[in-house]
Amino acid sequence: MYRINVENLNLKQIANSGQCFRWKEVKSQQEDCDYHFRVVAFDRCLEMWQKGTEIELNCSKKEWLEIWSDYFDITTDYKSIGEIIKDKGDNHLKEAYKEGSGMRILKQDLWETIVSFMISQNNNIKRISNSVEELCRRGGKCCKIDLGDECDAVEYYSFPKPQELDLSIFEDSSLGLGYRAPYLREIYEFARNNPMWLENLRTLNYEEAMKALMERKGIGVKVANCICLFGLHHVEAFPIDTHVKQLLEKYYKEGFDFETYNGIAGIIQQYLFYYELQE
DNA sequence: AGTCAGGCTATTA
DNA sequence: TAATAGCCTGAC
Repeated sequence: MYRINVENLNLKQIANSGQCFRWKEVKSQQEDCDYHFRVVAFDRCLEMWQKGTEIELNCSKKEWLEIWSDYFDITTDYKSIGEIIKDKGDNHLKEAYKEGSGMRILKQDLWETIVSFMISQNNNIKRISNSVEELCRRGGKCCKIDLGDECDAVEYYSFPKPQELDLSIFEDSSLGLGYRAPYLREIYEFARNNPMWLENLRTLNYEEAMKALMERKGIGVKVANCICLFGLHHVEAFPIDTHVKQLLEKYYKEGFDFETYNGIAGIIQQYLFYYELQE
């Protein structure tokens, strides 16, 4: 067990921000707890209990420092971004920030992010999560963790890497991928045959990464932006999905002030997106 | 029944 | 270059 206390970190806001598909809220037995989530990432499973700004984690200090602190983007100063919003932001964004100041851009596994957001196109959260979970169940490694005497052991599946997946699973329709299945099959095959492609992606800047990603079938502007933002941590990326498109038309008819948020537009987008979905 | 859901590809004009 | 049909599928 390890305990952290950081500002601008709210598990519920992150879980409902659309950037992650393998977070699950757990019905907590503990009364003294606001939220309890379980996430599978990096071939691991992490339990998190939040009460106020205190978060308890079922990992060691070492594991927090080596894996999860980076995942939670602990080095980015979200408080100062909040100051920029309070200082120069429009009223709508200020309201959004009030509701979602615990938002963070997770630094998720690149491969998982690519595949997940390819599945997300023209799709809804429930179906996306189901498809991702089924893909992991059928293609990932099975692991068990023991949470202690009072709980049953938790079983979870890792996200299948390019070289460990049997591509024939894309042939039937059991993953619910629909017309996306061929795209997924192709990118799995491509990544397997070009192992340096992923590694090289990490070295590219935002524009270069967008270009490289969109060369793949099934990745357009929106999906590429999501991958840049959530998998490569290019926080200048500003994905425009149907919700963001609608909110831009609703609140920013005269145009959105990208200039002020140059370099951090993706973080701003998350505040707006989350707020829009809370309405 | 039609529409929509965190879009993309391929085809038109 | 810009606009649009068609696409898997399940929920509402």
